Amino acid sequence: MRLDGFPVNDFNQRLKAWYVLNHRPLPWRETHDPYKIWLSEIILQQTRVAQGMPYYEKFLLHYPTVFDLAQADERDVLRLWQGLGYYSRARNMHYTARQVVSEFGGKFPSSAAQLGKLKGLGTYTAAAIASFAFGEVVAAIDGNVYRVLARLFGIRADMLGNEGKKEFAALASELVSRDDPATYNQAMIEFGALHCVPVSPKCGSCPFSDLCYAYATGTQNELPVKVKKLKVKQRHFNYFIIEKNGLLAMKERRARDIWTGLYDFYLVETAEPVTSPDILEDEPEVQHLLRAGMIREVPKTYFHILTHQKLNVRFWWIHITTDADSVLPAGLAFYRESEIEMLPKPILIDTVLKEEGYLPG
DNA sequence: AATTCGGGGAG
DNA sequence: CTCCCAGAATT
Repeated sequence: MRLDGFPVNDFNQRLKAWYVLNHRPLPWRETHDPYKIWLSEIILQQTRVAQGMPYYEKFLLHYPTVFDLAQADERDVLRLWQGLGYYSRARNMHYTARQVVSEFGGKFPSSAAQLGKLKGLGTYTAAAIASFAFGEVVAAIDGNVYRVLARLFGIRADMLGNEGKKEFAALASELVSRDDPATYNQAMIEFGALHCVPVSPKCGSCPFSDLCYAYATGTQNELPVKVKKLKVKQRHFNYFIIEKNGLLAMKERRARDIWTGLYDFYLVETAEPVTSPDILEDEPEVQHLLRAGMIREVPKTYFHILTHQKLNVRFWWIHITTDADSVLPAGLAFYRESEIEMLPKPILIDTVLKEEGYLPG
């Protein structure tokens, strides 16, 4: 066991001392309300504090309690989440709010084991809420903690693999403070976020440099070990913004694809980039619409980067000028500007509507 | 075990 | 440009 000879109590004391002096005063740290802590943890998954903070404030303002969130429409929850990404977090959070209200009378379960059964709560988030809100002695291991542990103890197992996770979990479970697990977890996370950072960690002023494997061996930049196997797909989106009397035709995305639950326009995806709307030859409804109006190409090509995809996106704006009833392709419906403002949209769609002057910037 | 889910900021 | 962020669900 790697902990043989490691001064656990001494480490915990130093960690706490560092935390008291250096931690950021974040709002979700000043409460034991599991709802607020849960909200913050979902928002902060794969998200920097600076980016998540305004969303945390917004959500608490609109939905002060789990009952308010449970009563909301998913669409409105997604609209508030707009721009934060990983939208399944918002959909799962909404689902879980309803479950907490209907099954638990609005009270969150108090153990990590029970919390982990809720949608959107994995091992980390369940442990975090259990320790922060209920004081359970359980280690919460996020990306920051993986990094701190890997360097401190020289763990070379892949932190993203199953084997590695078990090793980190076993170690952390012996390290977590029995007296104050909440502060221990907050401190480990904060230490990773502020001090033991991915690039150029501040080893010169580190309170644990005498205990640290990476510092002793000069392997700070090799740890933690992350096996990255990321293949990025190139996709070509051709959007047709169908406008009639100031209304735009939009559609909710419900495929197993990016942006589930958000609204976009009539979309034709192609394997290669296209420079003219001739791709619509096989789309009878759109051909009909085209004959009933004028088409204008939005001059810009948009490049939208996601984690696993690079989107090459073009827009064509179709103005329907005839009075005849326009038959839209399946799923599309016309919305007026005030409605579109309130629909959850991918940041790309929102950007285009603002750049084109349809929505106020 | 591998893949897929966003968007933004730092260097 | 690359890396990665208070990860989780799905297959």
